[in-house]
Amino acid sequence: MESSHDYINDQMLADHGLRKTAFRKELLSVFLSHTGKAITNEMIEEALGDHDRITLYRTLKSFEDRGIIHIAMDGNAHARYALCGQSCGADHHHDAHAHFHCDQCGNTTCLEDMPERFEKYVPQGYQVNEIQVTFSGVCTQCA
Amino acid sequence: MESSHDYINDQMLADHGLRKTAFRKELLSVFLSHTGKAITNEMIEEALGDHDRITLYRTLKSFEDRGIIHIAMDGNAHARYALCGQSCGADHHHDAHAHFHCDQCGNTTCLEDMPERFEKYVPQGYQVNEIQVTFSGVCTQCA
DNA sequence: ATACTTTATGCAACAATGATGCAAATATAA
DNA sequence: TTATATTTGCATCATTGTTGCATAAAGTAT
Repeated sequence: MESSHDYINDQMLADHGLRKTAFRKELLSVFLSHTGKAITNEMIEEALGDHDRITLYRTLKSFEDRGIIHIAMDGNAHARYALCGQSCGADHHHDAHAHFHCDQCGNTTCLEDMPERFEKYVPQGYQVNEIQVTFSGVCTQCA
Repeated sequence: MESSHDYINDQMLADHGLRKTAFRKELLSVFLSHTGKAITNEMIEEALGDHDRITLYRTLKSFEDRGIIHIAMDGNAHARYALCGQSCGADHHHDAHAHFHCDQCGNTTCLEDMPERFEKYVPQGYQVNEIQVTFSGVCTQCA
């Protein structure tokens, strides 16, 4: 099961201190083919074909721990997963993740280029480590 | 099972077009005794004592539909619920919900007074209906 | 390449949560 | 108070999150 992402896969796994296994490469390929989108567990399972549910669950967790992916919310309490930007690592995720969820088509898009730092709006005394911003509404294509 | 919240309860349920049942009043009391906090399903169940799981689940949903509560994320894909401000109704929730989740004590606090409208940062063409902002880190008391 | 150590996988089993159908109970309106 | 519509509580099932453990595979040293 060779893929065009193989080199990138190996590199990414190595960079984040994870062993290169067949399953991880496949999962990473799924994410790479959805760059800029936050995808649901369901979408991942469909893309993977035959696979073990628990392994997926654990691999998602290790990807998150190592800073390869991050969790995004679609505004409906359902988790989605998306590739992290360059600056995420094992010790800390990039501090601001912004996403747009379209209530019509159901797509969740990453808005990587949020220009503002939001933490300045938090009351004094709070130490902000991470920020999740989720907009929902209607996307360009559906409007 | 009388409570000091009874009057407020009745009023709120009426305002949002819901029948006044014992269960709804109890649930509303739980929320009223946690004003400013976003609470988990678990916390609610504990506060309620003996109750039916499905009824709770459905009541939470109707509260959300009618704009009494809103869902908040704690940054870990676990849903939390919190009382809405005045401006929420059946057709639309108040458009910006900001919360702070403390990774140490686990509390999720509502930050109702966010001074900024964030939707201006969304790329052209997107129609924003709702915004969820979740900060996580360490709160004042834990720091 | 081989043997060894560590990590990952796949399976069983279970817990927690989300969801639906339906009869009995309750709230509201007439 | 009676009639109507909604809500509750229960049974039941689906989906998702979690752990333990034996086997398999990846990395490492010989």
